[in-house]
Amino acid sequence: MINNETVSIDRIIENLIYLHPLLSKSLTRSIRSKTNLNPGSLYILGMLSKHEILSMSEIGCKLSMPKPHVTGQVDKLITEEMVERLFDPNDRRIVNIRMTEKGKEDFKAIKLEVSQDMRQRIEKLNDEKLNALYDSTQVVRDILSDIMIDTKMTLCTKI
Amino acid sequence: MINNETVSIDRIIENLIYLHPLLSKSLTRSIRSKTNLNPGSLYILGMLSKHEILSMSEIGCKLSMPKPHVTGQVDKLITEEMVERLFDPNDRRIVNIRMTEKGKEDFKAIKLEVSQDMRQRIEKLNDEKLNALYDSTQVVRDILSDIMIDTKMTLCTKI
DNA sequence: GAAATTGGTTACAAAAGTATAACTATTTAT
DNA sequence: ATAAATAGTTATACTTTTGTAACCAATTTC
Repeated sequence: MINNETVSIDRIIENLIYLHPLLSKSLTRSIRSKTNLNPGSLYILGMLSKHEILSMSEIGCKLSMPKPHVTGQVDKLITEEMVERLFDPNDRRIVNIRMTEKGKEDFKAIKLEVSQDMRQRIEKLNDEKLNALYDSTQVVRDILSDIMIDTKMTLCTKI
Repeated sequence: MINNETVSIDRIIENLIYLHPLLSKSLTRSIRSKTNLNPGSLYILGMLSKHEILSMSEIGCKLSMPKPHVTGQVDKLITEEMVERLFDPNDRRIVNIRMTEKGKEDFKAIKLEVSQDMRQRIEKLNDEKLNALYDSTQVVRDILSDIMIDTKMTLCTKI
């Protein structure tokens, strides 16, 4: 399908660069208008809903947030009772974060709220395009989440 | 492949929500560190490289930027001589924006700079995954750019 | 031709994210 | 046991983006 690797990588990157503001448009704006959370704390919830438990540093690492920002966002989520701190008995420096049941429910509702505009647009797609979008977003997500996230914490210590 | 539409739409949206900070991570950070442009003005260049000529309002509409912000970002791009204003003879209120030759060259170089980290990660993929990512980003881009952008300007007058 | 609308700019305030340094508490290394 | 490194918080300054309102010039409407 592709005969020149460099060209295809350029194109992939161009696609991703183009995609980014498109997502921002739909998501960030409605997060702002429809919730009392910052986009940043929503991303933290997204990560937590995938990884169950993450330390403060891991959150900052995976989302590329500066540590002080993570602290602030998590504080907000805690006052909303959407996440809780778990102190690690093995290493008492580490603060692990986990979603509460309330957090999970709220997050589900928020996702529905936030994506309403996008949902309405996606719903208008015909089955063929819907399936294509489903498959493709899955592939992009899987591959990108694999290569973009530094699982080795050593790479993230500076953040 | 999918038998329940609602479920698949949920999943699509979840994928997109998850994808967003992943792209931010790689792109926004390096835009900041490697260029003297804001992410916002880079997105404007991205739109211009696809649409050739756009009015100020159209830019704000497609990127969901408030009009005053568009003015500021375009001003920056003009002082960098990367875009130029074209006054519309048919409607002298309209200010059309187009990339200069310098802008096109610079943008190409900036994209290369900005995506270096991402490029290195993508390069490590095997051919199969590379092809999958190529195809999928293309599909996501095509479909999303189709449904997310309000071509009817009437929907954007308030921005 | 007067009134309303539209495209764009200016000015200003507020929100969100980023960057840095200093600091505490804990753990690891020597 | 002391020194160095790590996890996290606090404080602060800064950049980027968002949101409003007021305004001008050009166009459209009636």
